[in-house]
Amino acid sequence: MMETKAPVSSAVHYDSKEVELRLLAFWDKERVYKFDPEQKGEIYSIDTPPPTVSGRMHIGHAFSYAQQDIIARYKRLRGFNVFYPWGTDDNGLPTERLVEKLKNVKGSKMDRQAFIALCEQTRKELLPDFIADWKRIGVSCDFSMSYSTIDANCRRISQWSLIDLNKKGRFYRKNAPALWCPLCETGISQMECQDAEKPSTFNDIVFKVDGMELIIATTRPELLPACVAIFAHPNDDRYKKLIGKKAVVPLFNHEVQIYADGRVDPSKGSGIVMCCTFGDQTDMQWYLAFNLPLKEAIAKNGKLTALAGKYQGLSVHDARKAMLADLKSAGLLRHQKPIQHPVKVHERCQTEIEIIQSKQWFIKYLDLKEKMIEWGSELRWHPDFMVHRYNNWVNGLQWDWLVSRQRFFGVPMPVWYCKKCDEAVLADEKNLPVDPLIDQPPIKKCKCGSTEFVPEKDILDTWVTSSMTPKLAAELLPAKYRSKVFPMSLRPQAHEIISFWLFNTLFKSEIHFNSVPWRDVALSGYVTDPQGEKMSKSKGNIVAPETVLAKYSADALRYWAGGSKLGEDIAYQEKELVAGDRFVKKLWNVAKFIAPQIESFDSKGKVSEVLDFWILSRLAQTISAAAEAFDHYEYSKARMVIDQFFWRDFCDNYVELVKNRAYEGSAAEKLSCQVALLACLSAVVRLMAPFTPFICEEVYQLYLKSREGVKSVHLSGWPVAPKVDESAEKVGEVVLAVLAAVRKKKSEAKVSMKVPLKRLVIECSVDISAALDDLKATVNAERVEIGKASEEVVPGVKVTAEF
RNA sequence: GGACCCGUAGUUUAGUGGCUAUAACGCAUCCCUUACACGGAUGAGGUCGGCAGUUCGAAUCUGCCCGGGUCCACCA
Repeated sequence: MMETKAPVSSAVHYDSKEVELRLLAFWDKERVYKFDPEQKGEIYSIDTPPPTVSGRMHIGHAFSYAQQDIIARYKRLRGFNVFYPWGTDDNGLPTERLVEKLKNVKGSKMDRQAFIALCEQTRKELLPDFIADWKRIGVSCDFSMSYSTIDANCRRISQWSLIDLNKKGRFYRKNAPALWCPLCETGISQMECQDAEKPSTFNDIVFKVDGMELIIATTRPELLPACVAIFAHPNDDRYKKLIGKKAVVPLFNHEVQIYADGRVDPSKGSGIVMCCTFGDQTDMQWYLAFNLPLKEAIAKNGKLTALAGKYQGLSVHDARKAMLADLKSAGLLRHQKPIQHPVKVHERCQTEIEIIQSKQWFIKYLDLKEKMIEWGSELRWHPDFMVHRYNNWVNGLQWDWLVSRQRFFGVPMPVWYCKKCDEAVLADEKNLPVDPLIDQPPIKKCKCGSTEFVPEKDILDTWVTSSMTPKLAAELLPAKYRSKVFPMSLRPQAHEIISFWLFNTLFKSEIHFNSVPWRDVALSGYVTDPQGEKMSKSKGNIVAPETVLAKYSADALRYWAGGSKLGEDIAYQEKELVAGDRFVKKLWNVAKFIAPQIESFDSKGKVSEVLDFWILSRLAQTISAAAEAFDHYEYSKARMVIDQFFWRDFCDNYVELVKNRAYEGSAAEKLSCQVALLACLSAVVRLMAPFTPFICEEVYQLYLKSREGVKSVHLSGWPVAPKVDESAEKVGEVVLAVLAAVRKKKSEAKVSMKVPLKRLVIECSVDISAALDDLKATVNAERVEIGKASEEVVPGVKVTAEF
């Protein structure tokens, strides 16, 4: 660290910018957060969420990473050997989309290798700036231990995961209907779907049955060419007589059978429905249950196929318009009713999803629902009700996990196919990672005798890699230490990705390692704007962390983040940042008062005065209450009790009460409060270090380091609680009540607090004589006596104060 | 439609059966007291969403209702 300035000559005002940047450099240089597996202390390992390299850190990141860092710093102070590695998520669709945007290219129109190279290059360009944002808010990861989800080791582990799943009979390839994003042109999984409320229209369209009109309502007329059947409810009297007959599809004139099935809702639309391959999941169920033919009207790029005849090549949207126009002019469109309905969209691009048949790789897990619920119950959830979200998701699972992606930049599928019989050949474990486009398959000859293989071009869903983060983190260490950090102690993450990241990681860990991946899960909420609206670019209510940091300190930002409970969303409120900065200044100022008091005194000195015993007793309670809260991940509660002690007991009252003694007292009287002042300051900087690491470090460096000899407050250990002294506490309570009463008198008289009192009489059952000197000086009374008094200020305490 | 969370001063919030319901911001009045005016002291402000019940006693427990939110499902 740069030479610290002498305490006395330090700036009157605290310059957070200067201090924070200086301390960041100091922590870096001194490797304060370096993880050493050989160091003593029980390991506490954190499965850090690897953020996606996409532009910059947003306020939600700042919020949740600050929260997890508060936990990490607390554990470090408690003497745990904290394994807190860093990672970035930079493979697959998010990175591709970012690169396409930044470099103005289209992955599908470029040479594959060139596009991958461009992605790699862009990632490297962005990374240093990207990480700097996290460092700036004081994230105490060991950044020398980081993975990138596209690096060779991560590719190896992802591919190994599939090979292991394959061994366990959970990896399969199937030509089946699957969720498909026509914009990204890839199959996707259920977890990547989102619901979007979109306007649509119920169109009453005329089919013909035996020459008679049959009106069917549909929102998707463009699927008419893919219509393969018609369904009505078996008990629906309106349509009973039609069951078993054939209907003619308008515009396309092919015949389809009319069936009865209980899945039809008679009250919806016309109560009779056309089944197309595929309009929705019910269509898919009917397709399977009734063995219906497959008619593909929509191609993988979202355009209509040759099956659509003259509509071929139109987009879904355009085809819908064109067909409706044609139906109308043919008199086959009877009625249109506008509706709002939810549509599945791809969460990355908001494109409406289609169900399209294709050959894809899946991970089989639908058979494991019961097990999954059991695994979920083995975790300690914070807050505990979040387990419901998990259970709800598991119970609602309907698809196996589709993991192949028809994209370019990501972890390659470690698979080749026999050119002749299409048998899949998986890579050999010992050759990983592989790229089938470059590397050769592990066998020379297929079972069928063919020696020619074609590489799989698809890549893996990013979640295949992300779901391995505990393993990715552990493998940053030499092999002999890996079992020490797994299962990990904590997974901190946002609650909205329980169904993605948490679920997948838990599943994989149980299947691969037969173990939970972590013991504790801490779910953070997200940041809303001051009105409680979710922040989003489209609403224009985004608050950028750099804007906040331009105005407030990183300590203030963390103080704000530390004020919310786990799992609770928080509104961005400037006043919380103001409060954070106020705390920083207060600590700075009180430290400046204490500094000369503790500059030199016998460190073996003892406390002898009752009020000093009182504050130490309060400190002791604060330390244990804070620890209790922290141990349950209730850091906001910890912050509250520390704040209350520091502000009310210590600054507003104790310091005022002992000031006179500190300046004017006898050597023994001075020594007593010096010992207490030092103990309090030394404890407060440790207690608050998880929240406001910068100011606490600065105060520690300036005033405490030379006494204590540890290089950083963050390595200095949790404060040791002094003895609780109940009789001193009783005295303290009375003294505080009297002090408040006198202050009130003076306020009512509208005079300065230093205006002298002629006489102060106190009546109470507690013997407070030992505190009278301090009290007398603080209220500036000429005489203080114990005796009959007139005014009850709190139960059992009466006071008479005369000017 | 299913599940879950939340509703306490103007705002944010503490408080899971018991003293007169917390605190911060804001507001009002006063005070330049040698750590801090980037501060301090004092004060005003709440029928704890509503109704009913359990209980000696309910912000707290139960039921119903109202309001806000999230996740999941619904996509004809």
